Amino acid sequence: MRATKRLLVVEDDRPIADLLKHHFSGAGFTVTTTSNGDEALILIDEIKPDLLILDWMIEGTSGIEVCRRIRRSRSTDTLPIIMLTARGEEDDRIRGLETGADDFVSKPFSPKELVARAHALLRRSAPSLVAEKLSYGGIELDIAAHRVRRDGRAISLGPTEYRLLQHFLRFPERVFSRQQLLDLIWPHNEEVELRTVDVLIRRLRVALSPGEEIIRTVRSEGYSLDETAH
Amino acid sequence: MRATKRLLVVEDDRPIADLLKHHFSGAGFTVTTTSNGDEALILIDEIKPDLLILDWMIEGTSGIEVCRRIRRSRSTDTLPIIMLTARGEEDDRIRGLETGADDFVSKPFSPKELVARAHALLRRSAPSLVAEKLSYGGIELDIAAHRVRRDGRAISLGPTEYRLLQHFLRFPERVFSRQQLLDLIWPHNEEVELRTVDVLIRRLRVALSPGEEIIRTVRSEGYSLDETAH
DNA sequence: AGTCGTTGTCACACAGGCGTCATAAGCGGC
DNA sequence: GCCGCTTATGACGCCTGTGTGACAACGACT
Repeated sequence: MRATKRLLVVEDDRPIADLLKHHFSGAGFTVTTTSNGDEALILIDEIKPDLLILDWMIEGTSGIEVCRRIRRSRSTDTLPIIMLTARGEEDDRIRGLETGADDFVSKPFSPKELVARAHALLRRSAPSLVAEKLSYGGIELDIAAHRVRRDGRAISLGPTEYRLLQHFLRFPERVFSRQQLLDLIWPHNEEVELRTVDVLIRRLRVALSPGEEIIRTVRSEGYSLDETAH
Repeated sequence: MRATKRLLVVEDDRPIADLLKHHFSGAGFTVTTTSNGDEALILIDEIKPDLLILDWMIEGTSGIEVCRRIRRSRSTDTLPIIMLTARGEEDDRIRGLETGADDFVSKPFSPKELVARAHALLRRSAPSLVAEKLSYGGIELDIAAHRVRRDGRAISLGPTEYRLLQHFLRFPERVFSRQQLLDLIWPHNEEVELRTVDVLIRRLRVALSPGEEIIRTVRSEGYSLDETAH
């Protein structure tokens, strides 16, 4: 588990940006800010934030367009997003949520409430940062204790296998390509062979056995965690 | 995969409860309502809802206490919860979110926005319920999970058959020529025989059987997905 | 220095998907 | 019914993608 959560704030109203920075720093976040939509997209790749707070009206690419692009890119389509808007328009809020934002807060807002909403969202989307347990199909992963059980049996995993399993548990039944897994699981995004993923998958499978095969191979696509795998 | 999402509404203001029932039914939810906190806890065990909408002030055990108990019980600690409140108090909202609610909406609220928030929440907590799916004539294709079902039965397809079916599902009842299918389905548009399409169509037919023939042959034109195929 | 566990890579085995063909069956027009 | 053309079917071999075991490099720890 990382000690600190990274937040990217995209907001062109400086006083508000400062206010957010102050409150979220106090809540244990490392905060980066930008006022520009295009810059935001670059920064997301660079600093890989755990959470994004995105104003609706910003310089460059608009907030909603930034949101859409983030959701369209495979490497960022699970990034938690809270949108901010000055307008109280119901249609905007619905459009924002349907575009893929996870929450939508109107200005003026309470900074404390925003922090609380951020926590609530991270509880769901990045349990490893705030919550302590993931489970699926008889597998339990206790993040706080850094321990894995299958049907009550203790399972011993190496660090990489652990990260891989944790990722699968966060998105059960969803198929990930080898490239996606490389990007997501291997932090130092060096030149690691695609096939290396196969080997790690196998090691994870072996570690999780005996028991029903729970990692599904999707030929020419990738792998997924799936109870009905065989 | 269940066809319908189950929602439990805990709300003692009948007009509001009815309003919610109406809008969420329209959005594809099976809605159960109760006005009582204690009854809610029993109902949760019984109907195992996928989502809970919970009023702050209700009869019996209070909303926030219901929320706390839900989070304490192992069987329900991941149940998505949206809280409603008549009071606009910031402290309440923060308390609610910290107690484990996932979202917090003040009355009066927009029913449409609430539905949008429910979807956003389910995207995180139960992706398979709101996953992007293509369906036609009893066939369901879940894109994220890369899985196909026919009348609930799992169907196993090779990559090419999968792409072919996916394409047909995007344009049901529309006829495609062999050449069109070759161009669309075969990524490396090399010299592939037109007749090859026939064979893939057959393989897809076999994979989808038993069941009514659903791929229609249009003599000297091509093929289409059509419920009234025979 | 030595040991252990972990990790990335490789070579090889293997299964399964894929495209092609030959032949049978089907359809429509006469 | 007969003929010509189109489609269905089953078989076959190639080839790509995946599973598997071994191995060497590396770092942590003793």
